[in-house]
Amino acid sequence: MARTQGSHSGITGPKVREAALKLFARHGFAAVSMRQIAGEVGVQAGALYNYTPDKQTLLFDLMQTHLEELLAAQEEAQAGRPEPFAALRDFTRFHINFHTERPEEVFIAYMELRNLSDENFEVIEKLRRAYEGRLVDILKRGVDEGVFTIADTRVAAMALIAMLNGVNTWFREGGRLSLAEVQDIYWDMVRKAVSS
Amino acid sequence: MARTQGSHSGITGPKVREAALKLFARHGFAAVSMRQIAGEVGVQAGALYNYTPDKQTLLFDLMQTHLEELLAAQEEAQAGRPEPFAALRDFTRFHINFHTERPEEVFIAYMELRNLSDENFEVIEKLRRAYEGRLVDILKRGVDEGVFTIADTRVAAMALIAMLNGVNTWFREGGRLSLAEVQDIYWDMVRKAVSS
DNA sequence: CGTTGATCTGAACACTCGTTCAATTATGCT
DNA sequence: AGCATAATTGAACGAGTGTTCAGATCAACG
Repeated sequence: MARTQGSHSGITGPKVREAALKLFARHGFAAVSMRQIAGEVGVQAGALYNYTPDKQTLLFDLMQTHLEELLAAQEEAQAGRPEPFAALRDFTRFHINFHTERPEEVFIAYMELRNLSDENFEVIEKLRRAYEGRLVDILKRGVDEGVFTIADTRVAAMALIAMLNGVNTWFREGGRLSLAEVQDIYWDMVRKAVSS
Repeated sequence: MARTQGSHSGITGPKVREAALKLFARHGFAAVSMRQIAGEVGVQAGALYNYTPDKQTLLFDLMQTHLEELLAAQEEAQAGRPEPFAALRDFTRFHINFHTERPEEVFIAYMELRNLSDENFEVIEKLRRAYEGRLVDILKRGVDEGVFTIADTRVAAMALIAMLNGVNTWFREGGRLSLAEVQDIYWDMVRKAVSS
C-alpha cells in the first residue's frame, strides 16, 4: 500500500507533470491514459483532476512551460551580445545545450502540436515563432553589417533551427562525441552556412 | 447508400491505405480508429481486415512502402554521378522534391516510429539508415577528393538531412517562394556548410 | 482536541477501442 | 444460369477511455 488516501502531500502536482511528461514523450499523448499517469504517480485517476482540469490542458501546460523557459533562458544567454557573429555562436551553443538537456519536453513540443485545441495551438505557435524571431534578428543584423550572406533570413532561420533540432534525434550522453564536440561541429556548419 | 455489401471492387485495398495515410498524418496513429478509416473508405470496420492483419501492420506497410520508394527514387536520381559536388547538389534537390511531394508519408515516417513493434521498427530504421548512408557516401567521396571540408561525415549527414526535412514544416505550394527557389536557397546553405 | 478544508479513493457513467465471425451478397468463371 | 469464392455486413466481445462525485481520510490550525 504505497499511499493511503487523504494524504495531504503537496508534491503530487509536480509528480503529475513529471509522469505526464515522461509518458507522453515515450508513448505519445493519445496513447497514454489518465490511469497510466495516475499509476506512475501512485494515485487513483480521479485525483489527477485536482491538478489539471483535463488531459488536454495537462499537455498544453507542459508545452507552454517549456517554451517560456526556453525564451527566458535564451534571453539570459544572449544578454548584451550585439555582434552578430558572437551572438550566432552563442545561440547555436545555447540551443544545443538547452535542447539536449530536455529531450522529453522538446519531443512533446514538436510532436504533439496536433493534439492541441485551436486556441491552445495558437498560444504555443506564437511562442515558437518568438523564439525563431530571436534567430531571425541575429541573422538580419549580420546581413546589415555585412558579416553574413543569406538569401532569405526567415528561411535560413528555420533551416538552421531544424538542423540544430536534429541533434536530439541521435545525441546520447556518453556516446562517441561529447556535447562540446557536437557544439563545435554544428557551430562550424552554421558559421559556414551563413558566410559568403 | 454509398456502397452495397458484397461488391467485389478490387480497389478497396488502395483506398484503405490512402485513408489510413491521410488520417494518420492528420491526427496521429493512436488517435485514429479503425472505424474512422472504414468510414473514410465507405465500408464497415470489419472489412478492413481483408486488407491488413491489424492496425499496426497497416502503419508499418505505409512506412515501409514510403522508404522503399524513397531509396529507389534516390538511386535513379543519382545514377552515374560520381563527382561529389554535383552528386550533393542533386541529392539536395531530389530530397526536397521527393519530400515536399509526399508530406503525409514523410510526416508519418518520422512521427509514428514509436508506435511500431520492435521488429517493425528495426526494419524501418534499417531503411532510414540506408538512405542516410547514401548521403554519407557522397560526403566521404568529397572529403577524399578534397572538395569538401567536414569534421564528421555521419554527423554532417544527419545535420543536413534534418535541415532539408525542415522544409516540409513550412513550405506550401503557391506561397511566397517557389519550389525551385527553395531548392536554390537550401542548396546554397548545404554547399557552404561543407566547404572550407 | 475538534474542526475545517484540502486530498484521495473507488465506483460509476456513457462511450469507444481493436478484433472476430457467422451470415449475407455480389462477382467471375464455366 | 448456376456455382464457387471473394468481399462485406452487423453484431458481438472484453477491455479500456476521460471524467465526475459522494464519501472516506488526513494535515494543520485555533
